[in-house]
Amino acid sequence: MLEEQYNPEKIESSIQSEWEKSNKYKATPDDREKYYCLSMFPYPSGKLHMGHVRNYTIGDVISRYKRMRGFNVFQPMGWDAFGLPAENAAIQNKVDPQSWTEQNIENMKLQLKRLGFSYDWSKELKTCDPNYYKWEQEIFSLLHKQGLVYRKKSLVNWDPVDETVLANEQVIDGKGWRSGATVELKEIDQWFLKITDYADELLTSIENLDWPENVKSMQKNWIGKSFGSEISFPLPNGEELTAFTTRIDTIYGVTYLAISPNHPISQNLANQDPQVDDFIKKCNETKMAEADMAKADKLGLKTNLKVKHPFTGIDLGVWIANYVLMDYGTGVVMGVPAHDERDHEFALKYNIDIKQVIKADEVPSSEKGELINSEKFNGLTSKNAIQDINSFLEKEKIGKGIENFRLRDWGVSRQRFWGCPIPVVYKNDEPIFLEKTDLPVELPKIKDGESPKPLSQNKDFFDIGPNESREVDTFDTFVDSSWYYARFTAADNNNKALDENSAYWLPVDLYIGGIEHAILHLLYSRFFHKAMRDIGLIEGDEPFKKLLTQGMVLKDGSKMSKSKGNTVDPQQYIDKYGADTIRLYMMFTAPPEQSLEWSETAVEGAFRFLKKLWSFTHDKKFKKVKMQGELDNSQKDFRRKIHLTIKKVTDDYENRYAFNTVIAACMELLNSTPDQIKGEISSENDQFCLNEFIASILQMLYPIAPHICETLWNNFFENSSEIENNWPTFDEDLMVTDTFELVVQINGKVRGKIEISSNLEQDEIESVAKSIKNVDDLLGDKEIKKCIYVKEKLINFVI
RNA sequence: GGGGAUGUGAUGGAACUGGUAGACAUGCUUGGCUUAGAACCAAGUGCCGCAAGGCGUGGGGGUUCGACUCCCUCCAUCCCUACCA
Repeated sequence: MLEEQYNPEKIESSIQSEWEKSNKYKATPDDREKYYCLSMFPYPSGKLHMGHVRNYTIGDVISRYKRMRGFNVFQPMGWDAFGLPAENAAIQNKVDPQSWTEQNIENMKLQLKRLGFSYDWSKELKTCDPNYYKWEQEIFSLLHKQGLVYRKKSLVNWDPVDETVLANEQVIDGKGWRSGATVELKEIDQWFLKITDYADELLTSIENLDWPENVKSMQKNWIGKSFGSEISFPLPNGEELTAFTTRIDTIYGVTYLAISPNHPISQNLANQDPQVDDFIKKCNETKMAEADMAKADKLGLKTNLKVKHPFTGIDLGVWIANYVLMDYGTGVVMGVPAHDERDHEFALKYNIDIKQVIKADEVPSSEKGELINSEKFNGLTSKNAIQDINSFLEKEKIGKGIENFRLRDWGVSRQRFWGCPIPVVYKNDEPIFLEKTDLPVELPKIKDGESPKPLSQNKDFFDIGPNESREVDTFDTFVDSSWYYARFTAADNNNKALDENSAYWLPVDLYIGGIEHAILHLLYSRFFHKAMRDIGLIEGDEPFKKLLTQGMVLKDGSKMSKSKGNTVDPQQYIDKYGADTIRLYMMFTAPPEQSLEWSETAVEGAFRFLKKLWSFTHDKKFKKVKMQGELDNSQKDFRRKIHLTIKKVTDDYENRYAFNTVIAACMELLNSTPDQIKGEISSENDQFCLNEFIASILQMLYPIAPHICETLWNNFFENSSEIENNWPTFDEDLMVTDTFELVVQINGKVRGKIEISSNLEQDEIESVAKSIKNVDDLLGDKEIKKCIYVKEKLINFVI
């Protein structure tokens, strides 16, 4: 017999040690259908935060549910262990980033275990482990062989005082966060992956994914395929400037040309003219984040260059303008102030002509329409004009219609000391990609108490002989997280990156993580999967079959973050209420995809429900009985409720991931237990209902609150069966009723309700409805114009 | 600036395919139990109104017998924006 008091700490630790002893969640391939359920692995910051608890509870609930449905479930966990916070800790506290990270992992792993997540820990991985990153380095070399790696100059945020490269988040109001120096954009050599080679495939294969529509749209828009034109504007010296535009129909409205401050021509001009140089420096004080660039005041400098309009021959001024991005199109924009808002703002500020060439009520207007002031193209619609002008450009050899992508190649070089070394050495400055036998390139160890040095200043690391040196940059941590889902399937294999188990488990059947990863991480992983496929490492086209994006955990309406000082540490609640209460609270408070507003008092409510469940169930025992004759009415109603609940809950788990309504339905079911099964059971039919009720409610709640359900189950059935072995079934026949409640409306307003027999004809129903006193009064002798009957629901009289 | 979401009682949310708005919970009020409190149990609780009834899903407009749900428009908040993860 169980204790009368619900004692979560005691039952949770005893159940957890049983799971651990029997290696219960270690997954191996067998002949059941496989289900690979993956939650996004955490950065080991030291403590779990609410977002983690939510994410991992969702993953565990689905994993446990799928096991009950007979699937062979693989649910691994690991650590996204490289990154900035470890570097910061190392600099601030002179601790070795590795031991700092290991300690954090240790602590967070305990927290995960305390929450009762059913992970297969035999496949745990850490991205900072050479046994993980040597394979990443090998894949990089293979990608190079495949022609997907190249080197080019690219901009970084440069702190001139600290002489370091800063991440966007380390630039605050244009200043370095530590030094306070004004940050500059600086061009340095970096490694790139040709993700744009896959732009079309990444775009088209989105369609086949069972992903939320909003994420699909975000990815499509990010890839940003557009059809446009390239057009050349001749310079007097015989060279030309090529602009990219999606609105070649506005060509006659061009009144200036704008080039990016980082365009080679701007750089050339800067070398000759200190004024241009100053201007470019000023433009480069804006940090490189797109949001900041877009919000920056428009700045322009008129150069002494002139180009000829290729159609009209008119001279156009060439401006260097900070709103032109070097990375999009050609880095040159044809300025059409009448039909582009940004160009309009710029033209007003610098007093440039505005020439309208599309019919519109006012200017600026970016609407398409009929062409005017455009010589022989007058009268055409934008759509036809774009076609005609593109053919004209091609005929005259001054341009062409082209496809363009917003997506840019992926710069993977980072100037960090806590990341995966890029496996390249330079002989006389020529890069050589290291082969498997030379891998891994290990990070140099840093001793506690030492200030860490950037790799570029660590001679022991980079100096490997006369005229030979190692690459000193490390990979973007997004590289680490782009293929970990695959490595999990072979994480304990020291001889191969992936093995025969990989083919069994992949792809991931369900991937669960924060909506904030909707674009970058998910797009990079999709790219990696396709690239790994093409070098023969992996099969299939996509890594994640289905995606569940959870909303943020908010406090006071905004994301919990250290900088806002509004974080709530889950640990204190786990200590106070136990894992099951926290899991139940997280699942009850909001559906997974919505943001969740943290509320302490609601945790109490979750705890209260589990106490109620405990006190109802803890002293009851299973007895094998057969139903004797007919059930009485309250038994019948209760049984109907049980089966309706099973049906609803099954649908909520299976199709909707609506765990909040699963819990609500179970609460309702528990609240509806008739008195006769609450205390001592006196009849076989009551025992029959009790058996059915306890078995189903424990199984329905087991994925969410496994410790309490398993404990109560084992006690009720005296260990004669396992809770995880099956899922309750429902019988549709039991749900049928012979009456229903008819809602009676007049002009769409509810005026009455009446319980009536299910087998009445419509005219009988009408007259019953009219006979309700209130309805009869309101209808009076008015003419009924229309009568709408919705089967077994409502009737609406229109008067 | 661009892209993607969200908006329902005092609060978190429910209403799944256009058909009873507010399930379930939190909070609050009252009562019971208790020396008292906690816990627990019972009843009530969208707003206005004595009532009949009216109003009500961010604001405004539309479609429909009927709109939280569909359309247009405006507002507010959140996420992403390529070096935070």
